[in-house]
Amino acid sequence: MDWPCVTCPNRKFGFCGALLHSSEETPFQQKPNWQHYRAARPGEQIIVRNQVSEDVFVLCDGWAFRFFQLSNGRRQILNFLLPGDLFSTVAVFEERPNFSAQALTEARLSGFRRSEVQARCANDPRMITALAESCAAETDSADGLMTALGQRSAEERIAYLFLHLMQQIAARSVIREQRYRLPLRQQHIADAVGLTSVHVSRVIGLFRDQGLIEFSSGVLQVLNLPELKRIGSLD
Amino acid sequence: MDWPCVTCPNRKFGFCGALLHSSEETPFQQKPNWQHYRAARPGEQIIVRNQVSEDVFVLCDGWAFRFFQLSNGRRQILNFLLPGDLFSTVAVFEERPNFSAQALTEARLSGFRRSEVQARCANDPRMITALAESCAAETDSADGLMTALGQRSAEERIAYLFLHLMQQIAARSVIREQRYRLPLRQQHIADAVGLTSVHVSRVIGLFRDQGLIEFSSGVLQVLNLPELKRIGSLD
DNA sequence: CGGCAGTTTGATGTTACTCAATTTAAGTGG
DNA sequence: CCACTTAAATTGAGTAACATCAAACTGCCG
Repeated sequence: MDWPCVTCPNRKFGFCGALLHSSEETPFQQKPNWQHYRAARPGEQIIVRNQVSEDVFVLCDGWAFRFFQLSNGRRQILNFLLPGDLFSTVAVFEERPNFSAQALTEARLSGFRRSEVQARCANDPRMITALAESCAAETDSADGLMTALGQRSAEERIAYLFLHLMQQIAARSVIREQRYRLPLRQQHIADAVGLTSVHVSRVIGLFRDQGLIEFSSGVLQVLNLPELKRIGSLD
Repeated sequence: MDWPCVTCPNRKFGFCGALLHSSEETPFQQKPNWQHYRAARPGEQIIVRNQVSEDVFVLCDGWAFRFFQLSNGRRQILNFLLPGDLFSTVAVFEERPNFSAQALTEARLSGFRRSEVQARCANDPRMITALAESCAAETDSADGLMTALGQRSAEERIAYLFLHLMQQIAARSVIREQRYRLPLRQQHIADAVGLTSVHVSRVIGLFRDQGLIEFSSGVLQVLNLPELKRIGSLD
């Protein structure tokens, strides 16, 4: 396995950048001993609810998601993680998470010893800034999904999810011709917006018939963005 | 209007305590000039989405809630606030909130100048700890409500909300005979769990018929806690 | 070519919404 | 203390949205 660089490949992004810059004593070419890498296969469990972990994870490459598993087999996907994302801000302060997380695609993670991260928070104001940003983004995202789940129809929720993911992707890379790589099965969409995968299929089919979007084999092609926004925006 | 004490009456609770202890130079008997009080009537808007504010608010007395207003008149209640609660951790770092908040009952607030709060974060590790706790509690609460909204039936969601509020109340005061003051209209419950108030009324009526709970004029009396938990717990 | 996971489609069932009327509770002024 | 007013809660009937069950179809990989 080859890593693109010794430290976190996404150090340009918020949290990872602050964390690594906070250790001035460690040159970028050396990986400090309180950091380690880990790869994960699609579907592999990364965080298990209630299971204590010494480490805080940042997603370096691939997609992952946080979720809450119910005993009846159903699960709620709480949010999707893209490269550079922290596996929840709370994980920095709580060793026993109240959620689970798993990889969606082949993924690479950076694990940081929690005690080290906390120590750096106390010393480096940039860490606080980065964590605050992460916290704010998570809260906004959670508030939005909650509103969609509680107040909007199936079509609106699915459109909302697409728009939200498109934003996350666009914040990280240049988009050409309104094509987005979304490595999701319809079941993932269903688990995120609180519908059955059957109904998700129907709604996506409807969108397709209306010339709104095309979604297959992990690529979302937006054909009528204004209309998608009209349906999916929270306002 | 008389305030129970000069500084925040709930300084024993997390955030407020850390904030006020962080200013060693100010004796408790004096109110520092970067803090002010405010009262709010039931239904009064405290935070307006997208409207910049210099202050960070803590609820001192009464109930309030955060919500997201949609243009079609519907709204999602994101969470309820009880005395001692911060009006969202993100408000400490972002001056332009992406949510609104209003008082549910007669309420008293403590407003703190954001710049002062941030400065104290940089200097006092206890502030970070308090904010981290607040952030963690908010995230857990949001994850739970999201799971309830996405994956559970009307009965389960309402039972979940009751249990969750009972926990919040129990964390602040001693409960006798399973009686809880919940100053909510059924419309608030509906807006929180994503149902119509008509359906909330039906479900509560059902619960009443089953001898599960009694809920009227702002008091919840739990008659069969194990059964309520069986229905409403996320597990 | 066969097997498998994921998607699509159809038929039917259930949950929760809508609309509208009625009842209850909580004031308010005489 | 009693009419009157108003907001909230309850009840009923009809409907829409989404779930469930099951079968057929598609694309992919060995």
